[in-house]
Amino acid sequence: MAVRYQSLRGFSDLLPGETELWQAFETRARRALARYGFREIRPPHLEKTELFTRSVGEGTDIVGKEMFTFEVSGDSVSLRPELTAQVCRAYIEHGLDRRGLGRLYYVGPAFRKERPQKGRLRQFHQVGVEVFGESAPETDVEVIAVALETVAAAGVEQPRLLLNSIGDPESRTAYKRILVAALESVRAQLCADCRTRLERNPLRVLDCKVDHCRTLTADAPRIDEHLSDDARRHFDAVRAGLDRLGIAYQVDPRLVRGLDYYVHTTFEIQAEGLGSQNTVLGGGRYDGLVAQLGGRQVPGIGWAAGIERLLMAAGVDTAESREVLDLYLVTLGPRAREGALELAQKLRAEDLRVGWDTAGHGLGGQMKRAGRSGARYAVLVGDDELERGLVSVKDLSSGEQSEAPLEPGELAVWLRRRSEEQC
RNA sequence: GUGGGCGUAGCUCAGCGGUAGAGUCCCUGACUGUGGAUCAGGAUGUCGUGGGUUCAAAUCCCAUCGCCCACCCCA
Repeated sequence: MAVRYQSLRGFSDLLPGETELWQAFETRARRALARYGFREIRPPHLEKTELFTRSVGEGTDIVGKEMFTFEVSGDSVSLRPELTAQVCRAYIEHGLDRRGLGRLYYVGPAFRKERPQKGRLRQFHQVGVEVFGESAPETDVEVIAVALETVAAAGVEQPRLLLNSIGDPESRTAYKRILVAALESVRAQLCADCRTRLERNPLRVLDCKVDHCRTLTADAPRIDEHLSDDARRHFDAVRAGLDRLGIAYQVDPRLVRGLDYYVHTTFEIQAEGLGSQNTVLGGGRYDGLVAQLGGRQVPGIGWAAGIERLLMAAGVDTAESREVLDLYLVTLGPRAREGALELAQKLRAEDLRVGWDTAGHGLGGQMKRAGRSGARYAVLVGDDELERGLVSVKDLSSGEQSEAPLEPGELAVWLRRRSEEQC
């Protein structure tokens, strides 16, 4: 382990075995997203810092202390700590509203300078969606539905959907005042963190984990009792829609998102087995954001999920035993050995994944390598086979052996037919 | 950012002042007509890094880097 260089704290390598799991997840997730009409967008990793401070919020921890920020030609730039602001920027910049591109998704890394922990890296990966220009509650329902499908695509069992409404900006501001006033009497007894939250982001006092604080705030006024009529109607319609689709959820009046731009519907999906980082997906509506960033008054809603967390929650181990080659070529005798390079190439031209022993070990050694290579079949070529125009094909998991044509095109057909028979 | 645990072979880990170990993996052979078994041989480490204490440090002390866990925050 005395390695001269190691990756930076909180930055990690994804190795073969894991990459295949990620690819499989991404393929399933993209399919699900496509079914809802989402198209992929890939914003750059670096962006002007101001975009994030404006959108995520000056007072949030993400902006306050977790961004990787530096200077480029006199501009303050940052590695993106999340993608929503960027997608909004791109939406405005390229006039995507006029091109009918209102449903967008992304897959990629984000960066936050936090202390690493299980399910929390400094470079982590998110898959997320943004919908622009749709304000109806049905949209909220669809966005939540596709969120659940994405979580399912990772193989997470028994996800828990938590739902809340934090109202429109007016009811939210009004509620904040009511909440602060109500907690004034117990202020001194709250934990230190909650006392600062009371100043900076009072809603967050409600989801403090300290038991003592929870008891103190148990009877605090609830946001769902202070929604405007519009907000109330919207939330009821979202719930009705979820009910109609048979989607189970739990209303949690204490569910508050940490980013400033959220309004109305907020939601979160939690999974078991992740310790304290059990939130696997989070999102909500952000109707004012596009306008705030200089665009027209366009409603928006979206969510983001942590891919590392999703895969961890699904509890799939690295796919070590995965089949990575279709066949391993085993040669016997100098004639077959000489033809191996060319034969392998011809088989690859038939779109087969082929391995062979370039080092030229004996039969035993080659079979050993065939077994380890993760190939489905060992294809044996010797003098005998060459003469008869045949190869011996051994199924490496069952041990069954049979003969097949030597000619690459015919062999490819033979192997495919055989694989299908067995599936 | 705060608190705690841990860094020894590619991997999992034992050793905890006195010559660096096990299992596994890897390599070679038995093996030029058959791999996963068995047998025989072999390779591998600045004991995370830097400093200190000591006749002697993987072992004790300090610092530092990284990992893990909790807080915080969030996906």
